[in-house]
Amino acid sequence: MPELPEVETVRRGLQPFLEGRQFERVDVRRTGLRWPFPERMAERLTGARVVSLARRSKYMLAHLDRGETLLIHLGMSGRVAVSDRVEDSWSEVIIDFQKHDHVVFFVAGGPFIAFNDPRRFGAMDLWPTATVGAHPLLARIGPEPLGNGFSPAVLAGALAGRRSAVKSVLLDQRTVAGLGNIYVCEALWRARISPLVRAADLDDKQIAILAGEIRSVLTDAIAAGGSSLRDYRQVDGELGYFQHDFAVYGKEGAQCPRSGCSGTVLREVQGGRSTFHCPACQGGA
DNA sequence: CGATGCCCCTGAGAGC
DNA sequence: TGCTCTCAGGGGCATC
Repeated sequence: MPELPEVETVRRGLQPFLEGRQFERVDVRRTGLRWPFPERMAERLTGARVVSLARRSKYMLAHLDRGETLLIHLGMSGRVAVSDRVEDSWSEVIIDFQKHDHVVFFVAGGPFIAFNDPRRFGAMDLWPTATVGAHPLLARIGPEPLGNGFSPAVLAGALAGRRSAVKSVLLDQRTVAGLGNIYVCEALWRARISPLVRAADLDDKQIAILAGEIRSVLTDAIAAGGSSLRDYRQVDGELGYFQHDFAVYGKEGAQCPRSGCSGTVLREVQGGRSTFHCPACQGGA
């Protein structure tokens, strides 16, 4: 579900409720999601204060005052909701949990925050803050596309020698952090590059355009609060609205929205996942 | 090493 | 109404 813009929107929504605040109580309602939760997770979180809430790729990182960082990944269907209800103390309060609420964080003097994930592809872990970048799930991830470490030259280096289709290479998190199926399709459309072309066959000019369009589509999507297709909501329950600005994703059979282009959006399968593109203005393989 | 499927899981929607 | 089938914002892992 959530790609970089959705995770960033959730992070921004949670930040005022978490930073500087303490977990008074944490209910861990199953033993794990994609993987088992870390040992004694509830105990290690209870009483901890969140120093800052950061993001790396599609992971949220809650840096705690105990030298540990809580990693949260939303998987495909993960959602985070902040309660309307606020209590001075949550210790005795009985909550009406929703189906698939797996972990619920109760903020001292604040709301509770429920992590809900029907498909359970999400994940949480605790790791020493000092070495969190070396966490096995983070260590091999590529540069943040909205950060200073990303540029046409960096992208060119990551694409060089890759014989797979550029669509597949961009989905590989080692190339660029945080892209998923939607924003890869949209960035390639904006850059007028076919998803089917080999990554290594792009020239420097195309790569420079692609790098810029990756940044622009992510920036636009964050400004719109992300894309809501099925599960995704902002933390206050509001929908994102970038799905209304999709050019090609989910638009099979529609006319290409590019001005002057009369092509039709095609869907095809690459690596087991749907790819949407306009062969008229993006070209073929 | 790189590329390709499989698989984890629930739910929504289409078709019969 | 209810069954069966397909598909879904991810990504690790086995296999070739």
